[in-house]
Amino acid sequence: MPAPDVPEKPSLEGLEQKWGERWEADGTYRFDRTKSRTDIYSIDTPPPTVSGSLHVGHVFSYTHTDTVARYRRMRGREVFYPMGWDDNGLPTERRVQNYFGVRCDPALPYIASFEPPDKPPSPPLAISRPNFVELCVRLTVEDEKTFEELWRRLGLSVDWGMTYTTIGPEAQRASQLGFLHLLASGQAYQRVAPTLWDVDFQTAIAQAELEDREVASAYHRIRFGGPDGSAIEIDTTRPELIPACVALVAHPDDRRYKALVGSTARTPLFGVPVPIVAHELAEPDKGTGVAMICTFGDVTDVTWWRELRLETRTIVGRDGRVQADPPAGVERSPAWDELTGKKMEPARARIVELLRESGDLIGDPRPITHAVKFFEKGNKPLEILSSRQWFIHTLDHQERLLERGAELRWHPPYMRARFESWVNGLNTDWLISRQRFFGVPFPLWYRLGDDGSVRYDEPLVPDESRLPVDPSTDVPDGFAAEQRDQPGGFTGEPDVMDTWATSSLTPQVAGHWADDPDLFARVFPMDLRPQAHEIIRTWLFSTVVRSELEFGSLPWSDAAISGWVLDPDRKKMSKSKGNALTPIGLLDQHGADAVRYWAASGRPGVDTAFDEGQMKVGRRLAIKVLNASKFVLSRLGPEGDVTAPLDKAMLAGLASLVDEATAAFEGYDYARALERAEGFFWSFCDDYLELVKGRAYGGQGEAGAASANRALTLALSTLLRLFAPFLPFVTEEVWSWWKEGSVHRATWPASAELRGPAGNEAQPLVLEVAAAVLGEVRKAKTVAQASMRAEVARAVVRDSAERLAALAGAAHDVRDAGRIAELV
RNA sequence: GGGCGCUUAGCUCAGCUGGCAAGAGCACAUCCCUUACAAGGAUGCGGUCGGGGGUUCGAGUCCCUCAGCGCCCACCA
Repeated sequence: MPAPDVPEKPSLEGLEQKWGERWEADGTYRFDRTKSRTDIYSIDTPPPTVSGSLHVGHVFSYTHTDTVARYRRMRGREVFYPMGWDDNGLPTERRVQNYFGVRCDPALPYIASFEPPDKPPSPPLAISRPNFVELCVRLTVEDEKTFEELWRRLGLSVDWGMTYTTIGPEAQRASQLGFLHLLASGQAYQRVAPTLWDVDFQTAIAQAELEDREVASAYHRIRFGGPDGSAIEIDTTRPELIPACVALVAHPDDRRYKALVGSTARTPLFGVPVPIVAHELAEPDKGTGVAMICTFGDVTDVTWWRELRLETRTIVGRDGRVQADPPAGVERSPAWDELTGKKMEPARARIVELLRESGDLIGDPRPITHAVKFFEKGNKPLEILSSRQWFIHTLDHQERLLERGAELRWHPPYMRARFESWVNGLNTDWLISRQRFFGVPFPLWYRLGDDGSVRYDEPLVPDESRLPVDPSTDVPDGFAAEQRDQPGGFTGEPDVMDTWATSSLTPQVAGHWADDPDLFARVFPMDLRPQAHEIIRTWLFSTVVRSELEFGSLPWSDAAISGWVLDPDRKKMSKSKGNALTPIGLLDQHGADAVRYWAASGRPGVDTAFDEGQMKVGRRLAIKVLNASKFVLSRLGPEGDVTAPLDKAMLAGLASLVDEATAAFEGYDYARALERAEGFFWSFCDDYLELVKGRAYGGQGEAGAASANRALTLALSTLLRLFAPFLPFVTEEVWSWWKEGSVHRATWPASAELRGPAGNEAQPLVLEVAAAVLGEVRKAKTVAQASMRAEVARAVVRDSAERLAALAGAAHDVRDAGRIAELV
């Protein structure tokens, strides 16, 4: 072995750049695709949303995954660890609209030479979908560069040659191919049905994107006209929907209203006759016990409408305003004219005035706070509108999905409950179509009848070899471009798939399912899905659904769920809250290894407080690694057999540590592995290094020094490898002083390497007692306010016979370390 | 309303199958320039393990119950 090349004054400065460049040049983390599935460990990386910005939470969870990737790599697996960018979807769309001053009109033709104006025009310029998508790509490419720089800086061991995006051609191909398969197997279907609708984004919303928010509202007691001139009072929070009312409902057992069921009431202001019906879902305790059923005030209305076969009286348009014409059954009237064109809030305010004037409002509105459904990215309460949408069957598969959830190994295990409560709570199939632009288009056209009507029941699909296609510009087989939107011709499906319809295919996209079956077979089903807990119902669930329907298997064997980063007030840290610090600033200040140390100390699934103090501790640890390594390597003499009882004891303890850290990593508990390694390392430095120092320098002859040197290099080699997944920069630096190759491609330590030299007779007690005695000597010196170098004439140890016997094996080491002349 | 998790020193957290006379780091105090390390080292102060019951020779660890915090889910009149 060549003499170690140890710097005079080791430092952390510059290590990140130095090793970042070297790893790139050497291809240290490059994936070797010639390996077979059993030798590969594949990770389904979460693609971060590039139109946002990376915050501390990202650094936290991506570090977790990276420690696991590095561990598996050292265990000899070829790690498939690509990075993806989620550039698909609404956040990018909104940014592009503002940035370039454009809006998308899917009806417009593609212009190949299109360039956006220098300044964003007002009003925005309408452009075709392909042109719009080009602008999205142009903008996100810049974001992706910034993200990559940060990830490299943090030391993620990603293969940067395998990056994918969720809007790129491969993602489009996989999404469209997957959809065509579902269409062929009957798992995808379209239907005109009431769905939750965001009036700002003007798109349908899936159950998984809902969020309840507490909002201020009010009960309004309204008088309906009953039979024979009587009055029926109801409570409603949405009086503006009175013209959409199709029935009143009471519970069948409610004696107060039993007699009324089957008769007819009359709506106030509009005088529309509506039946009084009975249904189990009507709650006698709520309001007056009679509810107004509208088209559609809430999801219960939809249930009543469906089960009681009520009429449809739509009054709310896709833009969230009261539509121009009254629905069938409602006469145009002054009251209607007052409401038409208004958004919901003003319409409500106005109708309350009208009801007050007509005397149909009983008392004043009573303010309440109640939960209302919102699109998680939206600002207005969702409406329920009927529209044509595409769905994927999920309700039919609940049992099977629950089985898959049980089959998946969750880390931590209790996260499975979230998956199960979500699957059990499903109430609609998965709605995948969105009336948006920046997404993967459905690979569909429809035949037009001779009258120009769209034949939705006759979708035209492309041959799989044509994918990806954009039906707004591409033409279905057997048609000519001129036949677009002409009677007897065809029209393109205007909708795009929801972002989750693509994100649910990240294993297929990253693994090149649609264009590289050989690669895909080597990486799928994958080993690990790392992700955050709040997207179990979306990303994890939808990925399981797609894998089940396409392959009949789980997409991965293990799911590692990261917690959140909490600020000191215990709130989730995020950009929107304005309390997140920039990751680059933290890396500049503390260094990547230190930031990683903090991140890796957060256990799987546990929300963790943001703590710069921990980063300082991490930095101290990295510096300690440099200095302790310098000590071990700088005056390294000849190595020999491990004979000293103290050395054997240390190696035995280290062997146990290796077993423990390995077991922790096998259970995805990187935090435990780090904590144990760190604990061992500090006592190794404080006690063992001090005790062995004199002997290593030759104080007890050549054999003693040779034993010490052997033990020291074994320990250092082992500790560096144990720390490598957490502190990749400093461990690589030290490794390079005396070893060939990268520590990150070195073999994960095995306890057998240490148990051999330690021998069967190793007694951990030797180190324990020696350290305890040394500690007592230090205490005496501290109390005496003496230097640690002060000479001790005589030290007397009183302890059990067993411990005294153990001490005897290291008596000389203890005397040297404590500068004790006589040890009794 | 249902479910899951958390509650251990001032702060951030370990404590896995019950044996702990309760641990670590930070902070704090005192001391020490010691040839691996002053962006350091040594030593120390600090806790009736959220409350109340129970099981056990023994409970921070298991069971019941209550409380607080957080999250997930749930048909919003």
